[in-house]
Amino acid sequence: MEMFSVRAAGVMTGKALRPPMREAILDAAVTVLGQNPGASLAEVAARAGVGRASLHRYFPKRSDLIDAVVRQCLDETAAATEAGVRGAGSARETLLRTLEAVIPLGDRFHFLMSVTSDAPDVTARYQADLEWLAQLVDRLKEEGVIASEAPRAWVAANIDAQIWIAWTEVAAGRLAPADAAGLALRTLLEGLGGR
Amino acid sequence: MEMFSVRAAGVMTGKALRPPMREAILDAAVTVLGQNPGASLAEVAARAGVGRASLHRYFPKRSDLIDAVVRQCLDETAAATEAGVRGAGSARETLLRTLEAVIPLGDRFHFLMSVTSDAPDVTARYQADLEWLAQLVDRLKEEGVIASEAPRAWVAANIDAQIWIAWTEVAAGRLAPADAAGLALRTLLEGLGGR
DNA sequence: CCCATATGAGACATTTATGTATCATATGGC
DNA sequence: GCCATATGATACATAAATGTCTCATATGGG
Repeated sequence: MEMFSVRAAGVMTGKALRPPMREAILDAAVTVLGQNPGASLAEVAARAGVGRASLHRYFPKRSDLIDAVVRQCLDETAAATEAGVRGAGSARETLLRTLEAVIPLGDRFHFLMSVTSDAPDVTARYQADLEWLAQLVDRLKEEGVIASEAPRAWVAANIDAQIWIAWTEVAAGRLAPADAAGLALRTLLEGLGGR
Repeated sequence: MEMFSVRAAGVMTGKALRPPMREAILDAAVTVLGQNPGASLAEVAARAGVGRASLHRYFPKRSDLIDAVVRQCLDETAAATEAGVRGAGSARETLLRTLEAVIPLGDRFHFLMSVTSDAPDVTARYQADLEWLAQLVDRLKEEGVIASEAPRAWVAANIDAQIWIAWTEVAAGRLAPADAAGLALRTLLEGLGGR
């Protein structure tokens, strides 16, 4: 969970090694508000190991914090996807790389689904992400990877669902992280039928 | 949405034709709290067309309302499943009938996923439902409908996901209700692969 | 028609979360 | 060692939701 928290912290100084406070608060918010969107700011501050007053210095209003977390989750998801997809040839490979990149960010994903932000730039980016996914679906159909009769929204919803399920199973310790994306892709394309 | 709201109301009297107030409050709570678990009781009362004080007469505390809604959702889901499954022969048929029965109750399903109750009887029933589903999965594997290698939790999560997706698509008007269960079953067993 | 009951409206106290301000202290750079 | 800055703790004001109570009224049964 804290795997990526210390990135770029104390790199030159060799000292504190603690992520800047703002980062700590955002990390805590993803976890706490992801599990319970109605949690109080006191809970977030406590989880971050920070005074409630300090939290208000960085995020004067609750909505400021929410918006910042949403933006960061979108950033992280976009960055991971972009990096993972780079150089992918086929649409099928793009899908697999996307699954590999996004499944470990499941808590971000969860947060984005359970919280709503009405900041205009946020909704615009949501739209852009949906559009990107829709185009990927179209490419998958052109390649014959996805049945052309499958409704676009149905396919997109199933991709999201596989991401969610895979992360849940990994987080619960019932699935090895290395197996997650492959299993998700197989389930998506071939289903769970036997024989 | 209000399809089932008037059941058993005014059957003998032929008068009011309005469901008892308690029912109206529970219906409103499913909708309002399902969309926003943090909604105020004033919003629930308003949606139910009822005074806030009256709501408190039926449900003295917020948690009482939550628990009652959860119980009703569990009741409705269980009743629909039971009725739908009755007489089903194969496990595959049981699964299809379950999907047909539960998908229209998607808002109940949604509520159960977005709200937590710590009432002991509720958690016990959750466990029982999970157990029932797990046994169905085992039967499906015995019949060869589901691949025997598929992890039980993975299969169960996918069944839940198909219910959720199907209801969402039906509610959004992108899928005909009559097609929902079939498409969900097909996706679950055969996936979305082309060619 | 009369009465018991249920309801809605409003007032009220209490609680909880939020947002602001102040002050003492620690920390890190100089 | 000194100082600027950031932080934590605390107090405070405000807002919102919750839960309780009272009272007027409507409704339905007798």
